[in-house]
Amino acid sequence: MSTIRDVAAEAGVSIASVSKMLNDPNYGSPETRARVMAAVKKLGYHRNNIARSMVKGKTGMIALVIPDVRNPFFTAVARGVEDVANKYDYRVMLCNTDEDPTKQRNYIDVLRSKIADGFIIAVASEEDRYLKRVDREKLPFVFIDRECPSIPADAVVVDNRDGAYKAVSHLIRLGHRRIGLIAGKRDTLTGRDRLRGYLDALRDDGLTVDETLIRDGGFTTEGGYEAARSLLAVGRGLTAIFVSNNAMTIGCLKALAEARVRIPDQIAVVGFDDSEWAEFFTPPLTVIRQPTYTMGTLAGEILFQRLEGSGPPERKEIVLKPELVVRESCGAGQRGKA
Amino acid sequence: MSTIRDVAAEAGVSIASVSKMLNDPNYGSPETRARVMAAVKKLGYHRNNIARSMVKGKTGMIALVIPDVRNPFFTAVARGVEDVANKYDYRVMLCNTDEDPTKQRNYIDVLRSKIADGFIIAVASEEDRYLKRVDREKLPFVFIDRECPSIPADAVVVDNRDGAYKAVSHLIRLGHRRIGLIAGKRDTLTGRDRLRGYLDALRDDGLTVDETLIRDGGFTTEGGYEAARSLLAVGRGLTAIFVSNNAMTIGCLKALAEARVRIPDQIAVVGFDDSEWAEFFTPPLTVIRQPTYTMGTLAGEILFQRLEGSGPPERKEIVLKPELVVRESCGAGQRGKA
DNA sequence: GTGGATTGGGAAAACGTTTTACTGCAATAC
DNA sequence: GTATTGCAGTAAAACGTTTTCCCAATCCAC
Repeated sequence: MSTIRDVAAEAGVSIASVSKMLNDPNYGSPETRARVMAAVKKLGYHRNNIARSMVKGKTGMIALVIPDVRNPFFTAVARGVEDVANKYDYRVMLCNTDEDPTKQRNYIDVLRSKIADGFIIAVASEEDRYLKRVDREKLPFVFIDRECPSIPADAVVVDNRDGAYKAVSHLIRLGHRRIGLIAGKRDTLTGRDRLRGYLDALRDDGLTVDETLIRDGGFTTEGGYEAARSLLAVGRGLTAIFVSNNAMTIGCLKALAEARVRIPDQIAVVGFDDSEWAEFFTPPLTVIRQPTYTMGTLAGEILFQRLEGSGPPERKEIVLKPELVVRESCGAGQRGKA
Repeated sequence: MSTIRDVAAEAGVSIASVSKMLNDPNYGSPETRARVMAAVKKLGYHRNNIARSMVKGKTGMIALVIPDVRNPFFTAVARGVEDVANKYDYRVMLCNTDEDPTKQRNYIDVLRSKIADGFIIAVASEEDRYLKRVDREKLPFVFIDRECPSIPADAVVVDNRDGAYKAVSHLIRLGHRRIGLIAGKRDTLTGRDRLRGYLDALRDDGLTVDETLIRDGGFTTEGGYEAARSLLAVGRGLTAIFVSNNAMTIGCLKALAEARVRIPDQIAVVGFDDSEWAEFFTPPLTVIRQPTYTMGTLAGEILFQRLEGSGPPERKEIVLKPELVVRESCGAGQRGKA
């Protein structure tokens, strides 16, 4: 591998000149520039970015720390992050934690050793004592999707309560009175907020909350399946179900299909999280759509503002509103968006 | 940010000693070691990995260059790659090319500048003159999913012809005689191989190929939709369709649903690529499943063998066999796997 | 023609590690 | 008692850039 030193020797100039010409298109006389460029081409020289990073104190890399890129939500986020990174001529490193605090801690350790200039993180646990210790001045980071209440860092999140509220009020508006809920994990803010949205919507419309219509599905497909079966078994007078995430929606749909329940005639369904295939299910799914890709780009933009030192000194929190996408599983027909 | 120099000063030893103690748990006397560790803790020292990379000539990073992580196929591959990278204490950098040769070229340029120790790539174009120029001795790479015939690098691919062959023979075995094909892009090896599998299966069973039953869908959802509509319109006697990838399958399903065609009674469907939701469609989809995650881990293992200098000097090519997953859309009922 | 600004070019320091070669010193082997 | 080995510890080189400071030459304005 040839170095800048080789190029300088080949062209008969100093390494300083080579460096300057490579970085500043206006530097140097046409003749020397030509000689240098010829040498670069002849030797097949490529700048060593590691050396450059060392002197610049910047790596040109950010990290994205998420539970699992296979979750379509995070897949889209990842793509958003990479696209804005590209815009700023940055690279992105992918870190899956599997919701495991130890894995997350290991990755944060790696990041602290100056391997990236900053990171975007969807925390595995809301209480991370280790994360609390990273100095945001030296290694900026921004929360995405989930926040740590005790750490005042920038954040891009979605209003989960509002999403659930929209879904449930929509069902109420369609005449449903006994609406089941397949809830997520109660130990996550996301799960609690979506539960709260459900409760608030019911109360605001003067409906009483029936605890027997609420089931925990743990955010997993199997959990959603079991919860739906249970609702079917004991939920008397049930005419609709709101499911708190995409995995559980799949499980719920499976249970309804097995029980030969027709959607939406017998039971209407609204899910949280849109996906590529939701539109093509029979019937097409009515869902709450989160602006996933946009969340990624916004988080990226905030991070790059920090890296450039521009932007306000105070903490920035962006709360995005999810959107109700009306298709057919709610029984509203194709009346467009609400 | 404190450096090893600060630690050495604080502990009253040389920087060489600090370095050795940090890297070799057996080095040094217990007393000095204690002093050094105390200094590390007191100063909150973290090793600067950039500096380390420079002297070691290794970055501890590999890159994954793929068209788009949002394609579930590549999502799973990415996860496989990261998991094995972790095993070798490596990090992975994500590079989406959007099938754009220019983007791919830019990323390769970045990689050539010693930012990663090697990479795994699903090429945007089979003929990449630029890729041909990267020296595999200096910067090892392995192909995944797609190969460049002109570049003799390691590769992990799937036997696409075999997959299509299995799908189509399965339909023939079920009694279908007029089987439609929604083909992929002919300018990709993948697309051509799947077409070949379709043709071979037909011929091997003594059926004649009817060109009017073959449509191009360009590997996109819209393309699959249009292709299916066209087949429905002019494909006389059509009783089954084989669709060459997941996106086109979604489009095909939409077209069939709109035309009120019952699956599998009126038309049986087999798709290429399994997914999380294929099982939960009504009817559940019969598909050809590719070992996506495994492809990622295998490609990773090969790459790390190269990086370690172990493994055979000759080119390594792994060809995985896809698997037929029989559900209900083919009309075979739940008879298990073939 | 002189003073001041601009420009091409170079020497050397700096970035923060690891590694090599070396010095003592203590323990071991004969 | 001497030669040998092994270990703790150090100084300094090396990794490949960018950047600062400097010199010399050219250009321009007056």
